[in-house]
Order: sequence, then structure tokens, then C-alpha cells
Amino acid sequence: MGRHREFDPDEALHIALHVFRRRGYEGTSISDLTEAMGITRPSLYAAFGNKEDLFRRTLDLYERQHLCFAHAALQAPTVREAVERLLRGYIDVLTDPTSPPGCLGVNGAVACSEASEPIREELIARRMVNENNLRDRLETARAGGDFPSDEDPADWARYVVSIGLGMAVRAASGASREELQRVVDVALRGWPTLPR
Amino acid sequence: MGRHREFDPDEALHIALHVFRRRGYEGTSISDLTEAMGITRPSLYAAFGNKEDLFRRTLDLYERQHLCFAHAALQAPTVREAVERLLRGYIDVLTDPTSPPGCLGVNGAVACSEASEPIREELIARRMVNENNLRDRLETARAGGDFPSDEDPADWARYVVSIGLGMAVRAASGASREELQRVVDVALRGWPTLPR
DNA sequence: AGTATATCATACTGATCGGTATGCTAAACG
DNA sequence: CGTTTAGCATACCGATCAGTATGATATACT
Repeated sequence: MGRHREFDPDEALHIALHVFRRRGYEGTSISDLTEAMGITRPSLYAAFGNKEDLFRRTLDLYERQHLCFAHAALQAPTVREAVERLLRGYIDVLTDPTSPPGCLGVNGAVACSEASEPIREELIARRMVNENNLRDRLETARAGGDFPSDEDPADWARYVVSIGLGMAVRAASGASREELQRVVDVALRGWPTLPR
Repeated sequence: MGRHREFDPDEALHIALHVFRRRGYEGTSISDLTEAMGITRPSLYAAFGNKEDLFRRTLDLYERQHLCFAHAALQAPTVREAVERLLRGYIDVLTDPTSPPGCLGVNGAVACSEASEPIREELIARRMVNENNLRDRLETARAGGDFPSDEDPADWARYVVSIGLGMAVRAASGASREELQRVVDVALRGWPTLPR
């Protein structure tokens, strides 16, 4: 019973994602959001809780909609190919012409005040999940002979994620897709070869 | 003629650097600064202009005091050693125990609102200067036979800077010195070998 | 129809933002 | 000494921040 909601929460969340990607977490004001969504402040708070809650739900949508390629990438036949798909797929996300450049996760986690410390930690934790997934993939590859036994999966996972972070910063600064492709080209030059 | 200033502007600038490194450009309020410096708002504005002016002067101090190692690093006998000194020296800056972790330049350039767009562009420009210096060093190395002639100096400079950016993000997230050293270890694995 | 309830629009809260006007105080000049 | 001038302290400016109280409106149930 009661009045019907006059907006689509899912559509509104997509708009929030767009705004947050453009302006970052702290750089986005509630007014920015309500204006873009076409709803009022009380409607936003009723539907999504406070700003932090909304950002977390936006993060979920971002991972579900834009970072979902990672799961498939990790299942490539070889780790080397998995890593390459990971990085190339990430470039697609970072330079998607229909979205503001850069990564929602990286842009939010780096700077700004300590009022949003919980958000910073959340983003660091989510990033760590991805790094651990990659490390696990490298470990199974090593066990299966697809990765040298004298190499440390954690070291390589950390390295690959660092490359991703660097590209995310560059993308936020306006780097082109081609530029980033060249970073990946060079980054994969050192991929360890199997002893034979 | 006139009253004497009761604080040391240079010391105040050092404090500003510390605060900006901890909280970022937008995350730092004027009140944060005056409180840490122990001076009043009018004194700050009289001595340093507005927030943007102060941040630029802080950037100058940061480069002069913490990024000065780069110039010496580039003069190492081999490019490969120059790059290694660049990255290891950067780790020292990122994890200096007497300063907040991370890089003033990177933390400021990534996120936050568009009110500080001029600062973002300034930081991107300063970063580009460093990348160009490295590219030039790679070019002279190539001309001198210290770097393969079929490799692109711009590609490698971009790659090295990207590694640096990735490490800066990690450092801001609390990465240890050892972790970052391992990133550099792996990153340099792919350094091109000279034909012989 | 009548009532309960959820959503709407408007306007507001106290806090904080970057930046400044005003008047006081201390030092350098005559 | 007295005037000038620069730095200090206080208190303020309008704007904006995240979040909310209030009352009108529209739907669903009885």
C-alpha cells in the first residue's frame, strides 16, 4: 500500500555510477546525484540510504557490469593468456567511450579526506580480492606446469595489479587506448618462460 | 617598516607539504593547514596567496626536496641502472617513514571534483616532464648503443612511469617497502637485452 | 468511499568550505 | 616621540556540504 515510486531505482543506480566515475566519491555531492538522476533528496535517501551506502551499491553494479570480464579472463587456457586478457579487458573498461575515463575503484581509493576512510578501505579490500584471485590462478598454473616453479605467484600477481593501477591513473589523466595497449605490450615482455 | 612576521614561511611550507601529502589537495582544508602551521587564516593568505597558490609552492618544495634524486639517477652509467635507481629511489619517497605514504603528485591528480581541474592538469603536466626526461635518456642511450635500436624509448618511458604510478597507488594504500621492491624486481625482468 | 501508508516536493538543519573585512599591535622610519 | 606600515586576531561572508522534518499527494487495502 502507499504511493508508487516514480523512478526506476536500477536506472538511477546506473546514473549514479556514471556520476561517481566522473567525479569520484568525495567529489560527488548529493545534489550532483539527485540532479543527474532527476529525483529529489528524500527520494534518494529513502531508496539508497546515505551516500556511503549508495556508493557501495554503485560499486557492486560497477563490478557486476564492467569488471565481470575478469572471471572469464582468468579461465583462459594459459596463465599468460589469462593475464593478457585481464589487462586488455581492463583497458576496455578504463577507456570505454560511453563512460568517464578511469576506474571507479582506483579513483576513489587514492586521495581525499579521512572522512571517507571506510570507503578507502573498502576499495582496497575489493582490489585485494582481485589480486588474490590472480595469485590463485598463478598457483594452479604453477602446479600444472604452466608457470615456472621457481617464480612466486604473489610477486607476479602484485606486479600485474600494479600495472593495472598505473594504467588506471593514466586513463584518468586522459591516456588513449593505444597508449595503454603499448604499456601492456611492454609489461608482458618479461613474462617468465617455461624451462624446457 | 611594519611589524615582523612571527612565523617562518619555509617551515610553514614544510608543514603544508606534510598535510597535503596526508590528506590530498581537496581533502585538505584551510583550517587543517592553519591549525598544523600554527598561524591564522589571514597570515596564510598574506604569505602564500590562495589554496591553489600554496599547493603549487608546496609542489615545488616537494620536487626540490623529495624528487631531486631523479636527476642524479638519470645520470647513471647505463639506462638500465638509471631506471632501477629511478624506481628504487621513488620507493624511498613513497615509503619515507617521516612522511605520509604515497606521492603528493599522484594522490592529487587522480580523483575528486572538477573545481580543482587546474591542479589536476598541473600535476599531469609535471608528471609528463619526468616521463619525457626518461624518454630522452633512453633515446641518447639508444644512440650510444646502450639500448636496443629496435625498441621505442617512448614506450619504455611510459611503461616505467606506469609502474611508478601503480606503486604510488599501492603505497598510498599502505604497501610496505618490501612489497614495492618486489614489484620493481619483476618489472625489470623484461628489460631488453642488447644484441651481441 | 474511507483510511492507512509510501512517495513526493519544499524547505530547512548545523557544519564546513574557501576567502576576507575590520580593528588591534608591534616594529621601522622621520 | 609620533606616524606609518605590515602582521596579527577575531569575527564574519556567501556558498555548499550531508542529511532531515514537514506536509501535500497518490495508491492500496478494508
